[in-house]
Order: sequence, then C-alpha cells, then structure tokens
Amino acid sequence: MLLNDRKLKILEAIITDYIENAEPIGSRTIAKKYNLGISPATIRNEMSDLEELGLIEQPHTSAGRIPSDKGYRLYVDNMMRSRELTGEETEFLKNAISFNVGQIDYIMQQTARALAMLTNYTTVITEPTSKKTVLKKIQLVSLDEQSVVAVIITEDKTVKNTVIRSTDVPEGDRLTKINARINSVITGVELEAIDKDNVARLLTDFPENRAFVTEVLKVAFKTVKSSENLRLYTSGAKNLLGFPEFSDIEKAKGIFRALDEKDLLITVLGDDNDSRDSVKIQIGDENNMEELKNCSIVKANYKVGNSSFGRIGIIGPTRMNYSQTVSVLSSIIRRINHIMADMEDGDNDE
Amino acid sequence: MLLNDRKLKILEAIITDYIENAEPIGSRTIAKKYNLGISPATIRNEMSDLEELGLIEQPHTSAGRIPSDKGYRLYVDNMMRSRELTGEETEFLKNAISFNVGQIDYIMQQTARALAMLTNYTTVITEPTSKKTVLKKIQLVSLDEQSVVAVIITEDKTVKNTVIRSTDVPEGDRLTKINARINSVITGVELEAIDKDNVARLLTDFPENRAFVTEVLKVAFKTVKSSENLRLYTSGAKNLLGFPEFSDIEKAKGIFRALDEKDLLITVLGDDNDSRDSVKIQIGDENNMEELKNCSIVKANYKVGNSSFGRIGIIGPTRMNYSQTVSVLSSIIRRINHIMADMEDGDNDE
DNA sequence: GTTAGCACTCTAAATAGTTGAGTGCTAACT
DNA sequence: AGTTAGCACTCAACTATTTAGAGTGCTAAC
Repeated sequence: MLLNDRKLKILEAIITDYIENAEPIGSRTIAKKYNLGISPATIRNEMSDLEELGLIEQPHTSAGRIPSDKGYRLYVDNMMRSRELTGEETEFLKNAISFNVGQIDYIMQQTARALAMLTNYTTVITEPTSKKTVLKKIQLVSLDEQSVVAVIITEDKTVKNTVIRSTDVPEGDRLTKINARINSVITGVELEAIDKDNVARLLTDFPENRAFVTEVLKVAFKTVKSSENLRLYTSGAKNLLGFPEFSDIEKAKGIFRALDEKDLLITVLGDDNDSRDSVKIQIGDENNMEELKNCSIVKANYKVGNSSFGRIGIIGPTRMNYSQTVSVLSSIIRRINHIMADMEDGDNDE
Repeated sequence: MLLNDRKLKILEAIITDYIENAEPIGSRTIAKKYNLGISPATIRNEMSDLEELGLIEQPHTSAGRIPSDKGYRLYVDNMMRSRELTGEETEFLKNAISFNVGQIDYIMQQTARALAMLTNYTTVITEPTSKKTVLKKIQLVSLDEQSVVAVIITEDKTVKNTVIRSTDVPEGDRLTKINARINSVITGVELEAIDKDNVARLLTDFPENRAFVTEVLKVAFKTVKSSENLRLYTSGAKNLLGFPEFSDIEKAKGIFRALDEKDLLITVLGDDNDSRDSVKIQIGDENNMEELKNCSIVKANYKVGNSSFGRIGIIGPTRMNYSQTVSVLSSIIRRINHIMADMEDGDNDE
C-alpha cells in the first residue's frame, strides 16, 4: 500500500493533534481543523489504510484514532521538522545554567532542572564516565589523627572526595611525601595500566603506612571505576503526574518505581559511546521496559574531554513533543560540549 | 465531659484500626474486634461523646468514625506506647547504613534511604548546619592554568569542594604559600568574627593575586553560610503514592509539589536547635501548610559536634504508624549522634 | 448505666437508559 | 476510478434509578 502525500498529511494531523490534546481524533475533526481539502469520508478511507499499516490505532470502535508507536517512529524519522528555540527558551537556558560555576556536578544538577522545567518532562543525567579513566591527581588533606580526605581528580575534571580512616594515618610532611609518591605512580596513567611494580615499591617504601596507602589506592580505584556509585541527576519526576496518561495512580506508581531504579535508568540511557552529538529517540515499547512502555525517551551523549561521555535523557509520555524536546536537548548538548571543551583547553599545563 | 478509661480504650481502638485499614470504623466492628466487654450501643454512646470532644469525626452520616487531628494528638501525647525495634528492623538498619564510610553526605543519603524503606514513608534530611560555623581548613588544589579546586572543611567535618576560576590563579609554591596564609587567617575562627585587618593584610601581601584570594574567601563564606545551597536528602517520595489517601492524583501532585520545594521543607523541619534528641511530631494541619494538611511529620535533630545540627523528618499520611516511626527514628538518631561523636573524638589534634 | 430493637440516613455498587462521537459500508456523483 | 453524502451501527461516557448494607441515634426495656 502506497503511503501517498495525503496519507502522510493525515498522519501528521493525527499525531500533532494527539500530542497536543491527548484525545483520539476522528475524521470529521480532522477535516474541520486541518484544511486538507477532502471530506471526512475520504479521510476515513485513508485512516482505514493507515490503521492497516499499523501507523495508527483505535482505542475502541467508535473512538477516533491515535498514533501507534510505529506511527510516532515514522513521524520522528521522516516528517518531524526540527525547529529553532524560541527567544524565551534560549533566554531561560541562559539564565538557568551558570556554566561558570565550573564544577561538573553543579552543572549537571542545574542542567537537569532546567531541562525538566523547560520541557515539563522528567530529565535524567548520568555523570561522565570513561572507558579509560586517567587520574590527574590525588590530594590528601589531613582531617584528624585517624582520618584524611582524599580529593580525587580525574583528567576529565571530575572532583570527588572521600574520607579515609585508618590507624596508620601519616601526618604533616610524611603525608605530603606519601601523597607525592602516590601521585607519581598513579598520575596520567590509565587505571588499568598502572605499573604493578611501582605500586609494590610504593608499599615497601612506606612500611609503617602500608594499610593507609593500600586504602588510598583502593578508594581511588573504587571512586573512579565503580558504576555502582555512578551519580545520577534526576529532575522533574513529578511533572509526569500532570499528564492524563498517568492519572491512573497505578501507572504513575509504575513509572516512579522505574525512575527510582538506577540500574534500569542507566540501561535505558544506554552505553554506546557515540561521539557524535546526535540525539536518539526511543519510543514506547522500543526500550523493552514494561514500566516505561507508555513513555518515550529523547537522549543524547555529552562529551567531556576526548574519551569521557555522560548521558542526558528526557522522559515523557509517548505523545511527547518530540520536536521541541529534540531541539532543546541538542541545544543544551552543544552548550555543554562547548563548555567542557573550554574547560579542557587549559589542560595542557603539565 | 470526662474522658474515662473506657472512652480512651475506644479511641485507641479507632486509631489503631484506622492506622491499619484506612477505613472508617463503626461501633459493631469495634465490639467484635476489640473485646471491651460492652455492646455496640454503649460504644455508640461513647463515640458520640468522643465526637463532641472533637477527637473523632464522621466523614458522613452512616459512615463509621475516623480519628481527627486532635484525636491523633491525644493518642501521640498520652496513649502511644513506645515499642522496641524488632530484630529484623535492627538488622536492616545495621546492614543499610555503613557508618564507616565516614563521609557525611553518604551517611545522610544512606540514612534517608534506609528510613524510607523501613517505614515506607518519605524521609527528608538536611545536612548539618551550625549557627557559628568554624572553618577547619581550606585546601587549594591546582586543576589547570585558570582553575583551582578549593576543598573546604569545617570543624564539624563537612567537606565540600568548589572549583574556582580566575585569571590570576597562582601556581606551585606560590599557591601553597597563599593557601597557608589564607588558612592562618581563617582557621578556627567563627566566620562572623574573622579579623578584617588580617584579611586586608592578606590581600595587600599578594597584590598580583588579589582577585583570586578574594574569590577563595567569597566561595568559602558562601559554601559554609548559605542556606540556599543547604543540601537536602530526600528518599521514598514515591512511597506516598501507595497510600489510599493519595490515590487521588490531584492530592498526590500537591504533595509532590511540596516535596520539591526546598524552602518549604526546611521550614517544616523547623530550625530550633534543640540539643536533646527528642522526637517531635506534627500532625495534619499543625504545620499550617495547605499541601501537607493530610500529612504528619515525625522529626528530630541529630547532632554533629557541639554546635552543629541537622534534621531528619519522616513524612507520611496523618494515619501513619507513629509508634513504629518514632522508635525507628529515635534509634537512628541515637546511632548517628553516637557515630558523629566518635568522629568528633579524634578532633583535638591541633 | 446498659442494651436490644428499630426507623432512618446515606454511600457505594449495580442496573438501565440516553447521548453523541465516530466508524464502515453503500450508492450516487464527478 | 476517485470522492463524497447518507445511513445504520457500535460503544464509551454520562445520567438516572434502584438496591443493599453499613452505621447511626433514639426509645424503651432490662
């Protein structure tokens, strides 16, 4: 069956209308609202074909039609016009995100909030990770007799601090010395490629602080590598409650349960380290998650440095405003990449 | 009208039953389920009195009675038996919170999660703040040519880091020197009482890094003082969706909106720096927040050091299980205070 | 003071009737 | 051959209407 221009126009009308009103739409309404120059009867015939093609469906006889996942897919892939941000949107983003804070977790938090507010959907952001993580520096700061703060800084400018407690915590100059030695072993090398012999020598060089040094190394690895404590920034979960498709409390619970499951979210956001800043869309069932089958996800990777990626996903109902969401997200991604590249620029100072 | 023993027994039956079933309860059911040795008719008479006293109310004629806020208040103040934690609960808490991590924000996050899971309500925790904040140390770690990480450590062991960007960032030894001078001015003194002259001298001593030093001081103040970026740990908001009182999506939305408002939550948790580890309860309307009028809050302060307090609040429907919640919360508070005191012990090393 | 009995009230659930939006089909029209 | 008016048909959603039952308050007897 041929998908002629008229069919496409009708499909588009159904989709844009449903995105706006969340109500099934019938032939008569289409004829009245969208001037396609054909009668309701003709539209009915075409709709019948569209349904046969699986692009739209009927909740029940005597209801209008709504787009199917497949219909959205066609729309998103072939028909959707990318649109510019409005002045207001640009303005909002500019005010909402103060990039000069310079600290990744703040930026991420702000970005999540801004996207959630602007789109009125839910935003999830994962902090940047990298297959090959290179430590830039560890700074040990004495806290008290038994504890030290380890500030761990990676090449991609992530800063994390962890308190280390040990009975053999070194003090004063000795701490500085050990610190320097640890850095000399660990710095600028991929974590996987750290020289075992160097580590061994490090440990024998400071026999009285063996436990402490081991602990520092352990913590450094754990902090950097573990996806278990991969940070996740979520914002605007409650927005979803406003959509009629989730006014059934059971559905709402299902989604909130899903949004609480870090692992699930990470899976959904995917882990392809695609360096192009392309925006990807998963519609309804395509993500294979029962709880999210009424949701779509618009997602993209942002880049920090050369090998480090984080992910941003915007989650809304399947009838979400793809056009707006895509343009907002890609605009944000461009901004972030730009900023992160800037931060990277001052990076060759050692 | 006298509140004799029998009336109290009936009130208690109504409250415990309603807490469990969320359904109005009538005289016949009370007579059957709770062996008070009196007939439904007598119970009816007593209930009529209880209603007149404002302790219970009727959703409509021909429905049973439910407790009023005032009724809960009487129950909570005078009748509720404190109960021990069950073995399981103790076990759960022990496993859920690994205090040896030693870092306050992890502990808080874990605590919030644990409380939310154990009680099935929503938990909100504010990080510790102190009226008089004393800085313990600032450690500046060079990041690149234009930026430095400032790790700010307060006397109560809160560790925060902020990236500072400036065009006159000092390098190497000079950074260390400036760092030491800043510490000598700022350390161990209440923020409000820092010697202005010292600061002035500090600035003139390093004229080339004026902007940088100013920025460091500004950031230090801001990080420590601002309640604007007071951290808030929330967990289990979605739990509330499970309760029939919030199955109306509008009510659910209202509460979620409230839970998203940091300022409101901070107000609700209160700011009395009561040092006793007493648990306080706000029932329904008592908190004067329209959005939370169907909720109760069980809250308490935890203590870090001598002058620093944080707050934990557990938010549930007014018919929440006060007895369990109070015992769980006070047990947690004891644990935290204990741990935080431990962390404090190693503190007199300088 | 307590309780059985009973008339009364009012919600919640079940049932039936009505409306209207929307369809698919047929036959007539370009 | 494609388009459209006309019409019978379907079905959710709304509105009464009825029924059932849980619970009350009152009265009179115990």
